[in-house]
Amino acid sequence: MATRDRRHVATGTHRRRQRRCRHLSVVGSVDRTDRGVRRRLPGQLDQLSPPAGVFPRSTDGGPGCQPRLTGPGDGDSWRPEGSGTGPGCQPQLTGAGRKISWRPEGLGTGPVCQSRCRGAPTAWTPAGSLGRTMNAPRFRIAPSPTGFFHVGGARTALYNWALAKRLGGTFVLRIEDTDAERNRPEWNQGIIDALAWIGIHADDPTFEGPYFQSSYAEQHVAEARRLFDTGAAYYCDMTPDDIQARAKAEGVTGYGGWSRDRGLGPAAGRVLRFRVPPGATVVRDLVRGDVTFDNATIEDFVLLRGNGSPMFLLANVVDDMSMRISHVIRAEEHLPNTPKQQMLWEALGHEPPVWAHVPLLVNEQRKKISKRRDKVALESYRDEGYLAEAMINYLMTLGWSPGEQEIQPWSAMQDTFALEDVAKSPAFFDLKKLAAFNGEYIRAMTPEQFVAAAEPWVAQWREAHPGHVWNQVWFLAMAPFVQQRATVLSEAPGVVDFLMLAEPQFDEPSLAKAWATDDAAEVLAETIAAFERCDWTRDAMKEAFDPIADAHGMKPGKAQAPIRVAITGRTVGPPLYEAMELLGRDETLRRLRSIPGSVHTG
RNA sequence: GCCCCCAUCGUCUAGUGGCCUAGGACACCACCCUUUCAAGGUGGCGGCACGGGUUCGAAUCCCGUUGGGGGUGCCA
Repeated sequence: MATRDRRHVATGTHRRRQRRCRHLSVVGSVDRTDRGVRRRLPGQLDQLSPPAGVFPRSTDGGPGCQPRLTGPGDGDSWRPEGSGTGPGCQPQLTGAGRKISWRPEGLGTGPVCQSRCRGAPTAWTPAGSLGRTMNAPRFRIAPSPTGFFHVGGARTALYNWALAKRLGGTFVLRIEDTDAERNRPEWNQGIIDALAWIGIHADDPTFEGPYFQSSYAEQHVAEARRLFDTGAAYYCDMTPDDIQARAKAEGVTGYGGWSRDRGLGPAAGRVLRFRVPPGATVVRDLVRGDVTFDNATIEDFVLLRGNGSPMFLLANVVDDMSMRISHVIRAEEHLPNTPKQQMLWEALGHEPPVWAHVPLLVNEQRKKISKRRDKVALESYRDEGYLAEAMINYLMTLGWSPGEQEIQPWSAMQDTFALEDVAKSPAFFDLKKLAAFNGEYIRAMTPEQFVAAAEPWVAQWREAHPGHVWNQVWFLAMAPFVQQRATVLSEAPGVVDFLMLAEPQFDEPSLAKAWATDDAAEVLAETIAAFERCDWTRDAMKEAFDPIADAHGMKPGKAQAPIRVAITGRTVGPPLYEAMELLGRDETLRRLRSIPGSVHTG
């Protein structure tokens, strides 16, 4: 039986690979190259040839250029577990959370092939690509500095990172800062910091960059010239207004290749357009299979603006080429651009990269999440107290399934992530599920880890409450209770701050509830009397209180209301006797005696 | 308008022609536990968009319909 099962699994995996290959029509080369990459994996990572050299690491530039990553600076303080670094650095897992029960050492012990080879993306075919075949795969992300890091971009980064790490490849960060309106140097550091938060560290050997697209404008223009020289591109003097007017006059839409054969040379105000060749362009996509575009439906797009500056499409392709990017993994919104880029690669004499377009992240309206409508800044989640590990884990599951157990450490996901397994349909970015993941991770921390992780928010509390002393020993003692109640770290101080405040903060609804029963005053008085003489332990307090509740014909929980409000100011909170134990008999009795009356009871 | 992509519980997904009476997770509901609230436990609700094929057999393959999304800039 067992034997049969095992064989079954093996066959299943095999069949899946075959199917993918057939589907993508890259049968032979996939496996061969694939295996080659894998074989190189163990030992030779350090022998990877350095990048072309045309793109020296930008250390010269403005304030944003220097990655500031390693020191114990503020960037580090965001790592919840404090000492840990990098992906795979997980909470201790000794906590009570049942879902997080992996054995750290047990990872990766499975058959190497099964997890490894599935994920190996198609690499270069041996023929005709200038020795690039011999190199390990090179991935990249190309965010533009917008002042925040988009969660969708974070997921894309994670997918790229997982593959780069596992395949012994390189992860290139190129900041596309060519739009003058969206280019503030200080935003570049934000990108570095955001990536570091999700475990993608600029000082990791797998990481390369950041490069800045704006530094390579000359090269973009030079490549455009080449295109013009070979006839693959031509100049055009039509303005957008001209195009519109012409289209209207002739009852057509779009530009329509008006200047194609006019033999115009470069001049101020003239744009350089790519001459889209006849035929069809097949984009070979690892997620979507072959996507065919009829070139007749693609306009001759602009390469160089009237002022001579390069457009995105051109810059993007030239940079990817120069940086020898082998795999372009990005969001699906770029799929319609891809045939144009592929034509550019070919016109420039290079074999296009492997494409993979991952599904969009959408909101409840099923539209792609955007800054305008949705909370998309990774930083905002960090600031609210989502744990990096939880965010990483959740992001990975959007469009991909890590298997039976969806709560998984990064190291496991890194080992099994495969583009072939990425879903094609858009994924809803579900805050509730993110919160659930976060809760799991919070509960999996040791109290010490939790207290350390919550420090930034405790510090905020201190600032907001001058004159009050935050008792860290008490916080640690209460930590397990807080961990069960907080879904984000920012909520943590509020769970126990009644202990730290000189007076609880009462609110009227709570007071009303405290006095809601006829017996409230009596219960309170009897409790005070009992607490004056009982041992000051949680068990003793419980023993003292339960009979009082019983005598009044109430369940302890209900009878407790005035006590709880007197101590905490609220009707909900962590276990009471434990809190009172810390508070001490004197302060507890003081609070019990000084609970305000309610307007409802007079 | 044109081009492209997508379609399994409310949501994220498993599923690769028979192991499917469609599995898991989040959410929701009920109950248990209980010192409030949580956490935890047990159970429940709930889905293959529709119509045609192909096949002994279809969630799975093909075609169409419908629905959703993305792209269509001298933005990136």
